[in-house]
Parts: sequence; C-alpha cells; structure tokens
Amino acid sequence: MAVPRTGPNLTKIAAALGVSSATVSNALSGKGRVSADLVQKIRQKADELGYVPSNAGRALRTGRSGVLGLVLPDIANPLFPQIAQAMEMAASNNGYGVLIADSRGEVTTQTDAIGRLIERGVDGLIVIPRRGTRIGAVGCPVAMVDTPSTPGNTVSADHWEGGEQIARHLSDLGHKKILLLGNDPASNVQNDRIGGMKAALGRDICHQTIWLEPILRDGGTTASLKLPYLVESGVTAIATVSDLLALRVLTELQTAGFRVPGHVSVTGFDDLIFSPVVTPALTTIHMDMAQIAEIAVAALIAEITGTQKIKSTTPQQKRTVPDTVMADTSRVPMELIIRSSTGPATPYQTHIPNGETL
Amino acid sequence: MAVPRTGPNLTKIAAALGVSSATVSNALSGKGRVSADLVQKIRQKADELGYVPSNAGRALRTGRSGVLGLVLPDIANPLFPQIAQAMEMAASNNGYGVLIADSRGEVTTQTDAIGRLIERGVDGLIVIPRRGTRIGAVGCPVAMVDTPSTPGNTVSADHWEGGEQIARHLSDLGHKKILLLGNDPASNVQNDRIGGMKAALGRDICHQTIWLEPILRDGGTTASLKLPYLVESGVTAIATVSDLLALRVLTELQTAGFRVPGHVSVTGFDDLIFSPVVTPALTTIHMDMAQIAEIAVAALIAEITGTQKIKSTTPQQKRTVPDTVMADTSRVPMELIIRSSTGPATPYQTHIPNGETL
DNA sequence: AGCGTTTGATTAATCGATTAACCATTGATT
DNA sequence: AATCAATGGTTAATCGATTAATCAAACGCT
Repeated sequence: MAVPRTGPNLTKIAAALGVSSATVSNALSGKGRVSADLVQKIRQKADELGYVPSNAGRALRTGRSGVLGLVLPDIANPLFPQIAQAMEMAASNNGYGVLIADSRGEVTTQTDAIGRLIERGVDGLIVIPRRGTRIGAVGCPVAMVDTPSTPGNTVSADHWEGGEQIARHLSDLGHKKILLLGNDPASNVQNDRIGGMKAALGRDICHQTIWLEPILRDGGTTASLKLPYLVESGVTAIATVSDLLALRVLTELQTAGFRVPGHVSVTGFDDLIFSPVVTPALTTIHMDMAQIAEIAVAALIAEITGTQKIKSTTPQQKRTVPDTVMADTSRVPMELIIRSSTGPATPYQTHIPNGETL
Repeated sequence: MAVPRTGPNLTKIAAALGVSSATVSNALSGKGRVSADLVQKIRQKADELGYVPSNAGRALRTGRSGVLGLVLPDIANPLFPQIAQAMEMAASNNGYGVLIADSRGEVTTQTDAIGRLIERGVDGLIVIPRRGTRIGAVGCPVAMVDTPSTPGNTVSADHWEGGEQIARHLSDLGHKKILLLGNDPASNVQNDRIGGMKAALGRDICHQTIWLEPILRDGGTTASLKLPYLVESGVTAIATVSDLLALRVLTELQTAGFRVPGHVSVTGFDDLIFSPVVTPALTTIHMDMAQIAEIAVAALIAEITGTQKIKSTTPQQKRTVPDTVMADTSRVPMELIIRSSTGPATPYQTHIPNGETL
C-alpha cells in the first residue's frame, strides 16, 4: 500500500531544527544530555508541528505497549460501569490505556479473552474473576480483584467488613430475627459478605441464610422465596448481598402489601445506579472502586517496570504459576450508606398488609 | 534495559526451517507466492513454537494498530455493559481490539478522552455521544451511535419506532390518558422516544409530557413528581423513557399504595438488568445492541481499510468535518417486551390506595 | 602546556513484520 | 533451440522511537 505517513515524527522535528533524531528523543523524554535551550526549542517545535509519538514505534523498541487488559468474565455485572471507569482513570493517570475483553460469562471463552489481550501485547492484566475461577499462566503480570480471602488476590474491597457494618447497623436498629439472602453460594465475594454479617451478629440475634440461585435452578424462574411467610414468622430485616437482590425483595414485598421499612428493613450491597432513586432508597454498602483501581494499577505497573531483570532465560518453559502481583494494601474499607429502606425493628404481630395508615 | 525478546518471531521460525522471514510472513498471511507444502510446514512450525505475531511490529509497518476506541461520554449509562460487550464482540470477531475511554461526564474531558485514544493509535472511534455533543475533527474514521434523526449518525436503534411500539401497546390496552415521562429534554435519544410515542397516540388519547431533570434541578432532589395526584386525576399509564425512570415511578407508586398495573400501567425503555426481576417485571423496549455494534464496527472497518488511497497530501491542514462513517442500515428495529407492569386500563374512580383485594 | 573530565550532541543498531523489487528455476510456446 | 511466462523464493528497505557507543569540544586542574 505504501501509505505515506502524514504526521510529524522524530526525524521530521530533527530535520526542521537541523539536529539528530536521537537528540530530539532525548530532549522530549529528558533522558540523555541535551542543553537547556535546545530542549526548549525542541519542545516548542514539537508542539508547533503537533507531534504525537508513535506508540507502535515505541512499543516495538521498548517491548512495552503501555496498555493494560481488563478482563471481566461476568460483564453483565452491573458494577461494570464503575469498574471500567475507575480502571480507565487509574490507568490513564499513569499513562496507560485500557483494553477490554469479555468472555460472555462462559469459562472457556475466558481463556480466549485473555488470549486476545495477550496477542494485542498488553503489559499486564486486571482480572475480576467470576466465582473463584483460577487464572492460568499467561506470561505477564496479573492483578486479581476478588476478595481478601481469595488466594492470589491483589486488592479488593473488604467485603467481610462491609457485611459486618450492615449487620451492626441492623443490630443497632434492634432487629433480632434477620434473613441473610445470597445469590450464588460459589461466589467468593458473596461468601465474604455473608460471613461478615454472621460474624457481627450477636448470639441473641437469630439469622438464617438462603441462597437464591440454587432455588431458581431447581424450581425454575417461577420459584418463589415465600417472603410473606418469612415476614409473618417474625423476620424484621432482610440483608442481601447485592442491590439487585435487594430490589427484587423490595418490590416483591411492596407488591405483597408490606411496608419497607415499616414492616421489614431491606439492605443491599454495591450502591448501584438505581439504589438512590427507588422508593424507599436502599440502605447499602458502597465500595471505593477508584481506590481499588488505583492500587491494582499501581501494583501492576510496579511489576511491569521492575520485572525485566528477572526475565526468564528459558522462553519455552513457561511458568505454571500465575504471576499475580501483590499490593501493600490488599483490602480497602467499604462505606455504609444509610438511606430509607432500613428502620427500627417493629416485630410483626398481626398481619395487616393493607388497610392501615402509615 | 536491553530486554531480550523471549517469544518466537518470524525470524526464529524462518531460521528453524531454513527459509527467509519474508517467506514465513507470506505463508502465514497467504499473500505472496509460497508452495502449498511449505505453507503447511511453516504453519505447523509456528504452532509448535507458539508463535504470536507482534502487534507493535505489524502496526509500525502497516500503520494500523488493529484497535478501535470506544468513547462513552456518559459512562454512568446503565447500558454500558451491554454496549461494551456488544462492541467488544463485534470488534474481536473482525480481529480488532477495543480500547475504552471515559470522560467522566464532563464535556471538556471528552476531548481529552478522544485525544488519549488517538495518541494510542486507534484506527477508528466508536462514539456514543452525550446529548448531541458534536465531535470535532479527529483524523480517523468515527462511527457515531446516537439516533437516526441526528446528523452524522452512523447507526442506532430506531428509538422513534420503539416509542411507537410502546404507545401502541398502551393504546391497545385501552389507555386514554397517558403520562409521558422523560428525563433530559436535551437528549436526542429521549426526544426520539417521546416523539415516537406521541406520533403513535391517536387524537382520542390524552397525553402530557413531563421532563424530570429540569424539575430536579430547580426544585432540588426532594422535588416530587406528584404522581398520586396525576393518577387520581385520571392517568392510567405512565410511559417513561428509561427503565431507571420506570423503576423510580414504580416504587414510588407502590409506596403510595397504588397497584401496578392494577391502577396504573408503567413502561420503561432499554431492558436493563433489573427489569425482569422486579415485581411487577417491567414492560419495556429492548434494543439489539449486538446488531448495532456489528454494523458500526463493519462501517468503521470498511472506512479504515478503504481510506488509504484518498489520504490527504496536506498533513497540516486537518479536515474540519468529522469523518463520521455511513452504514447501509442506519436504524435497527427495537423489540417490545411485554411483562407484568402493563395491563388493561381501569379508569380510576375512587381512590382506594389500600384496603382492597386484587 | 598537557591531561583528564564533563558536557552536548551524533551514529548506528535494534525491535518485528511487511512488501516492493529482484533472482532463479521450471514449463510452455513457437 | 530460443524466448517468454509462470512459479517459488530471497534481499533489503522500511515503519518510528530508543539507546548504547562514540566523538568533539570546552573546561578544570596541576
């Protein structure tokens, strides 16, 4: 094709000033020895010509692309916007770009997704694994964002502590009989959250855990949670592991004529986009994704820029252990957001779903 | 640094077989003239060594990176997962990667975000603009996904027709007094949706349009929509421009003691993740993001691979018109999803919010 | 003055894939 | 048999930035 490169490059700037391209490179990167006023002139000329360094050229020479891969096996995750935004921001603050990959929920394609990213030459991977999926050796540093209790985890929110906060909040409101509602018992995150809740509930508080996903799988989508029955049997609070579940519970209760939080308090997790705008607004736990992203990206970059010296000399024999990186802080605290879906416990005596004034 | 490249490259394969690297390149790309069995042997050797072509080398030589940029000025958009997933899939099916950029909602940083992508050498941009923001000249092909009525639009869902579908559905159910609820009157998408709704409602149907965002801006977050008043004044259906709004309306009505769809029918738009799981499940409009993405990516790639010959010979003088590409089909139909939040119109006589059996 | 050192800049090799231009066979044609 | 074309492959240049290895000049020091 012989596409004539249009944009200005190092050589063009060098030619315009009558110096060598090496000097221009040094001046712009501040590495070699270049006199102050020549640096000045080069900078100016570069701006004037609208110089944009070629990533391809740099990548080829340095062996680093300046791009991180973001893998979300479960992209349907409603937290995705938050995660993507936070990661992109953290990366671009550090001069990196973010390439996304999606594996459509299937485990087999997760490997493909990672493969695609590797082929594109990413310098590192950020992986939000789905239900504890292990990542095989990939040949580049990997930051895993799962739960503090997951082996190989780099950084994550302290889901356990978040669970404790929610449980304490409900406990403080006087709730004595609480339903803990999870979705997938195989999820590390959800187990941590539920674990934290249980740990924070004193012996005087009765609680029961229900996992939704197995029920739906066995009973079909029509399977009911029998929430009205549970409430009538004395449950005054339902703590879920996700705002999505909380929303489901909330609307189901409201349709059945119960008042939230009048009859039952409901809590969620994650502070999703809809949580503040529903009525009643959801009491939930917010995670500081920006901070998590910052730590994950920092750890990744540290590994990337420091890993060269220990480069394995035997290219054929890949390491079998994933190169998950470590961070100084591996768990960031979560924040309790109290809104309107929780209130004082009012033990349910007689069932009057309708016909009463607030 | 002198990082010794570990992975196998063309030269290594060539050396292993005693041929030239050019032949290997030709064999793998199927371009030059190479005998059938040599191609065979080269392919085999490449697999054996686990050869992965270097993107940097290829990009440098060909001037194309094989990466598309995805710009979502409004990343908080709950449709983001769907969009990102569809785009990534369409791109990777065509051998391209997707680099994301976020402008955190601000218009000024939108330019920065695009700039970052350009600097990373993307071959083309996919832009989902926020409220009709225009994209300046960027120097690479751009696919805009907005509304069919937006000038410069490449492809999008037929929001107008979606609005018509929803309106017809409500009309068929016998609703005569309908509230149309939008959020941002400056949004092209929302205007199309509302426009379609209005167009499909016959003269015998009374409707009123309310925009939420201006009300909230003037009246603060506490401003109420006075939904109960509206319902009591005879509105039997509320058609919103988004599932998020529909959810808001739904929960507000339920809390006020109204039954959906018993007293009022509620509809949304976009079929967001929570829409099927709330009670009652939302009747809404689903857009075929996969198809939109496929069309956008195809149009972009066509432009990318065909644009070389008309490369401008005057690099300095950038085009002032954005290079938005055109597609054969610019509007893809939407699909009406009827669930439980809509039902026959039952004109509201006496207000009995509570105390009645369904 | 003579020697070593610092400063400032240049040369040239390199990363890996692509491709235009070229060379060497073999086969076909008149 | 001589010429031409097709086939199969090689050479070498190129994309743009980086950087190790030089080189030349200016400076400091005894």
